[in-house]
Amino acid sequence: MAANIRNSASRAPTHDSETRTTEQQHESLRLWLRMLTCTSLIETRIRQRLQAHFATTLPRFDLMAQLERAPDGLKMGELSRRMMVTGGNVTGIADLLEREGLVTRIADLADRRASRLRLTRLGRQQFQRMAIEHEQWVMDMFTGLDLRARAQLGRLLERLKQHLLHTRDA
Amino acid sequence: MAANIRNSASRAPTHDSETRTTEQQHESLRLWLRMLTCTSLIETRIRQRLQAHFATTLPRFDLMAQLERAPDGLKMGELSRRMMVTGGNVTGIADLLEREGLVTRIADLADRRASRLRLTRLGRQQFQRMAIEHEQWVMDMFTGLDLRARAQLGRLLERLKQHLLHTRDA
DNA sequence: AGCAGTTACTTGACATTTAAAATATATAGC
DNA sequence: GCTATATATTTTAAATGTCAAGTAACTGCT
Repeated sequence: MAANIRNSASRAPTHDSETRTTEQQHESLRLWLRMLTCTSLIETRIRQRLQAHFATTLPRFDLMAQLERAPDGLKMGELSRRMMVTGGNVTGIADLLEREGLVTRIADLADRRASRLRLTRLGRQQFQRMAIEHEQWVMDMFTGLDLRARAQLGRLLERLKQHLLHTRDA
Repeated sequence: MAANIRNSASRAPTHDSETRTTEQQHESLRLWLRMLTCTSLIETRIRQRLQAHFATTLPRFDLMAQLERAPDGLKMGELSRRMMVTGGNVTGIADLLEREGLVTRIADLADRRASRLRLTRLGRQQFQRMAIEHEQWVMDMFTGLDLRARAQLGRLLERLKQHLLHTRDA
């Protein structure tokens, strides 16, 4: 890759000449791995507890959580985008939840290709029970950081997220 | 759940009486979702690029990355722990990479139950090529944060990681 | 030495996920 | 209206992942 200086002029606006590229790389790589470790640890625990306490899985919980905030339901594509997984995956999870009576597919009035997914009454009830415990778990896992540290972490992650969203995917 | 005060006396040492539990919950939940979003965005991009540029996958890359830093190879269990996946999974990925000639299994001298996995010459070559681009990708994705912000994020994540590692999994 | 319990790895069954092909419907341009 | 192209979803195949059971070898105790 070895970016040409002319082409990379728009980047690295603050600390240009001094910084060794390889150091930046290793630093960023360490940062990334640390973030991945934290995420994996938290995710694994949530997964295990959802299984142990409610005999369900994280993707199912996630899908229901998305629906819970959308009274009119969501189209499959919208769900796929929000859950950041492929469409085929959403289809599979939705099938399962539908068979268990927790969600229903509703024909979209405006677009006959699309179907909307909505929580059933049972689904809403079941989700409520899970959501309460789930929030407690998450809260406990973040008590390692005090209020100030959490606020700071939140700001940094928001900045990172915005950068990622506004950067091409190439 | 509704923790009894007597039982939870060891937790929340800093900010006890004033803080509303529900606010903490929502705050932590937002933080967690934000972190998950960042991780997913980065992971998805790396995955897609590994596929497009090198016709390989993240787990394969990850396994090879672990081995690259261990000239004497690693035992399967050690790999499993470092990659944070189950043993059976490591066996599968190792089988695949072995069939492609990128890694070899070597009998462990000290323990005849164990086998060590090591990169072959081809594997080392192939990994080197990938690693260079990979680091560049990661670096680019973190340029949204300046050096100071990255250092701060690193410290916060390290604290969080330590808390998670030193907390029981119940 | 010999036995019990533990540890290292593999195997097999099954669930989840992705990428890509297939299907059905919309939309735009003519 | 027709046709080409794009979009929404489902389907399929391969890879990845978990869990539990099986095999082999190590460790410690008597």
